[in-house]
Amino acid sequence: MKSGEFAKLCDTSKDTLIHYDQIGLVKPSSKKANGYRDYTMDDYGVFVTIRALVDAGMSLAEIKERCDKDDLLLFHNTVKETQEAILQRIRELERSKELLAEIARQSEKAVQDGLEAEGVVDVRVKHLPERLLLVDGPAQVKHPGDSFELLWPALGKAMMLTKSIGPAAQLSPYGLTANFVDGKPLYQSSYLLLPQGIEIPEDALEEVSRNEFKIDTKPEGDYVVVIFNEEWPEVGKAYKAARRFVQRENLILEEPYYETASLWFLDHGEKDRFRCTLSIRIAG
Amino acid sequence: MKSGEFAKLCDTSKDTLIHYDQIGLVKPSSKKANGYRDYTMDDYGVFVTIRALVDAGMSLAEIKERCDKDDLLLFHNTVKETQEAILQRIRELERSKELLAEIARQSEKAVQDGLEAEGVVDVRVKHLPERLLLVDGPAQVKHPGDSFELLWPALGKAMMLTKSIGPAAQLSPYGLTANFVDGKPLYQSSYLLLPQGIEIPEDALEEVSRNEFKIDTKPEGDYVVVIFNEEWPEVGKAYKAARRFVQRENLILEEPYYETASLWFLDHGEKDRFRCTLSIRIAG
DNA sequence: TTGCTCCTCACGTCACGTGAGGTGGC
DNA sequence: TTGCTCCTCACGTCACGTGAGGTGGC
Repeated sequence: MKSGEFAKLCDTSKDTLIHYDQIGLVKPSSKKANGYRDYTMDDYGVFVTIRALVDAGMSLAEIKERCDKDDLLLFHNTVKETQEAILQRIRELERSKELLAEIARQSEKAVQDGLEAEGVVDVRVKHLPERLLLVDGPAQVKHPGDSFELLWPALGKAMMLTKSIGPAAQLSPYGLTANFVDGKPLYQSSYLLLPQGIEIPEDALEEVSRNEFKIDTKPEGDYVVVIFNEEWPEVGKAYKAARRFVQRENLILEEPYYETASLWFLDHGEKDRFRCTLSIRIAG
Repeated sequence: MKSGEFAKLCDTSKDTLIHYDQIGLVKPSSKKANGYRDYTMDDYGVFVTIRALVDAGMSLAEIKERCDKDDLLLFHNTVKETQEAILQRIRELERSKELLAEIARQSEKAVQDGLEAEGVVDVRVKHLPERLLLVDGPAQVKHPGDSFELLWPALGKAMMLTKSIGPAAQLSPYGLTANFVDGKPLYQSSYLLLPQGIEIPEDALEEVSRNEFKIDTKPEGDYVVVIFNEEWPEVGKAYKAARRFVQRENLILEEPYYETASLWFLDHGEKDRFRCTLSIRIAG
């Protein structure tokens, strides 16, 4: 079988086959008189085997080392070890899959919210489901525009905790709860908004309390929701927009305000951007 | 958070972080006065996102291209496409996992059979389960040592068919059925010995008959089994060993003999080696 | 002759890894 | 001072990919 044909059978490129030939990993069983590589069934078995080992993360040199020696026991042990490695890799990919699903959910929401626009993008009443919050002690910042650096240590610890909670949790948006005092927001605590419907494993719960964090609940209910996209120090506008809306509609609010950063992992490099969703529960 | 600490959180190396910084993919949010990189929660979200895209097979340049632009829709579409790619990759790895399991089974068997020894390694009676064979027409070789090249075209077709049967089937050992005529084996047909307990999907069955192959059964029962490891032309010794055993034990045999290559994908480069298992059914 | 596939050599590239030589914090 | 981690720069490496220039088969 010629190299092109064989490459198709193997779902690979001719270049790869030539490379494997050059380093002596898969040599075609014979060469034709004109110098063409002539691959056979045997070569296919070798190729398929090597690919499985490559998928398990083994280097070509190592594969050559371990399979060329005609040492059956070494080969057998190699295969045994490798199976575990491939399972590990599958688990990693499944984490990535869940991560991407969560990113897709968040970016879809951002697109729908119209977060490309600037300023106070939207104000409306929305029914929101119950959400779990991973909460630190009192917030280290008090007002919009305060040095954000004060928040990092707590959030840094929090992000370690999300690793044990689950893949999607690693992308939990962070936020601050606030009361409205003297005409402006006064922050109370910082939190990570865990993915909707997540179940927290037992060992993660233990880690949370060991690190002196706690899990709070943002209750289900009707909320006034403000979509905001501007610099952080200006976020007071969102609070004011919420209050104007409330007065017009004659609603009664139940503090705190939840100020949650949206798609924060995309805002990198755009320091003058702060996408967030402000939500506050309507009483009764 | 310093680079080493951050690298551990990200399950990666400091080198990788430095590389990502250099190409501008993940820049630490700030640098300390002494030049140390200072990573934050934001950077973690970016890193985690990028890793998921890398896992999906995207190049770093492409990721930079698609995520740096602050184009929410482009980003959202990227994530959507990527999810499919990651599922594809998981399916590939699952194929590789099954392949490795099959290799492990075969090499374990070879180790147990003592296939490292040379010549006629073992002769004994064994109860063998039913096995399916993927069979071509009449064998293109008649006697041990005949030009094996005549077999490749049929086996080449057969190996394409195994792709649709399943991952483990791709490693099916090939073999020949034989009768014993004039004191030596006479080959009848060539086959692939499909993995034990495999179910052949409907569409694979169609492909098999479209290509004028067929599925035969090697019946369950007691077999005289000879383990052989020498050059192919010498395989007649295995047949004779089987017949001697049979005469001594006063058994009656039911042809054909099944001469099945063992771990053929390891014999590459060792042309004077032919590991095989000869089995013939005991009548009654 | 055309269109296709094959070959070898040499160099490019992508995603890092690996020193070399030097600095910062307890 | 010791042991640790951090920095930049430059070069190495692994697994291919990409031409360049030429050949083989219908």
